[in-house]
Amino acid sequence: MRTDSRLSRMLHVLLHMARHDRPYTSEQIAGMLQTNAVVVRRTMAGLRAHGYVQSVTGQGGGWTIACDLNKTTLLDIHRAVGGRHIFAIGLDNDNPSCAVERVVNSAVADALDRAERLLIGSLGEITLAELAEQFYAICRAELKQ
Amino acid sequence: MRTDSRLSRMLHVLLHMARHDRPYTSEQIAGMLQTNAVVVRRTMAGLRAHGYVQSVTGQGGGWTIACDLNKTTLLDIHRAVGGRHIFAIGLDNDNPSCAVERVVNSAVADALDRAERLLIGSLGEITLAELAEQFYAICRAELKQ
DNA sequence: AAATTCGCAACATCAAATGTTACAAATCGA
DNA sequence: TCGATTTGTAACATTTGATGTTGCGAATTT
Repeated sequence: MRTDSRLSRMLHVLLHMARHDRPYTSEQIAGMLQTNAVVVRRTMAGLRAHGYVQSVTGQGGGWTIACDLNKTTLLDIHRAVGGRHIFAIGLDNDNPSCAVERVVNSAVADALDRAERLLIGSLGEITLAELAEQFYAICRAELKQ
Repeated sequence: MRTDSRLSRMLHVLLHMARHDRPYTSEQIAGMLQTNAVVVRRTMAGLRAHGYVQSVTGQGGGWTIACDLNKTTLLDIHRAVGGRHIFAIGLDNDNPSCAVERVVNSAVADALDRAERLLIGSLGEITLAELAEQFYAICRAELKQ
């Protein structure tokens, strides 16, 4: 399949929403992401189901952020968008009858598991607030020039 | 796309070849992997290009292992099969004009890079000889029962 | 009532691995 | 040399899950 960019996309949107006091429509968000409003609704439905954003229908409606930036991590967003596959690499057969294959699977799965735990750990340590602060730091640096 | 199982498959084949003094035909290997002989030839062509295996055409031909098990790591095989994408997850846009998106990309890419380095490091530390030894250890344990 | 906006189903597209078919080329044995 | 075996390779089909698209109903505001 294509590479799953839902995490990056949603983080991008959430940081914009954090600096905006009115709702963004799906069309506006689709413009930010250079995609389609239906893709936005579909992906953000996962965030809404976990309470990270809210949506309102009708005129003047749209999407607003609904979570504490200090308590929401990149891992929370990753899980909310439903990303199942982290790796493009995998085992050939999860329950091999061949003992050679079981040894191979065990070694490869072990390496993959360690990398996955590191990635999950990294994502779990970064909050939306920290990303927002990085953005403000860049803005302040550019103002000084 | 589907998950890339070329590394696991080739490791499986290499360990079988290491215990076999005659060539395996692509058909025999396809039988081990429950796939098609053309898939086998295509994938193993990468290993051959790096000198890890040899192939001989014609009657009595087939594939033989041609590397030092003690010097060949899982990383060598991973690279030989041409696996480019390690992650199913990625950035939405590699060169964003939006400063918010650049902050997001930097954080996500950083987490992915660290996990990738750990995985590459793990694969580079395991030799084919070590996998073969794990297999023999299992065989010895089963004989004792 | 009209315009706006989300919700959602249904289907199309994309990308890369995997699967399949067909045939040429090389090698071995009789 | 002939025939069987086996690899080499091109061309095309299939699979899988994210992404893209169209259409229309439902909710909300004015």
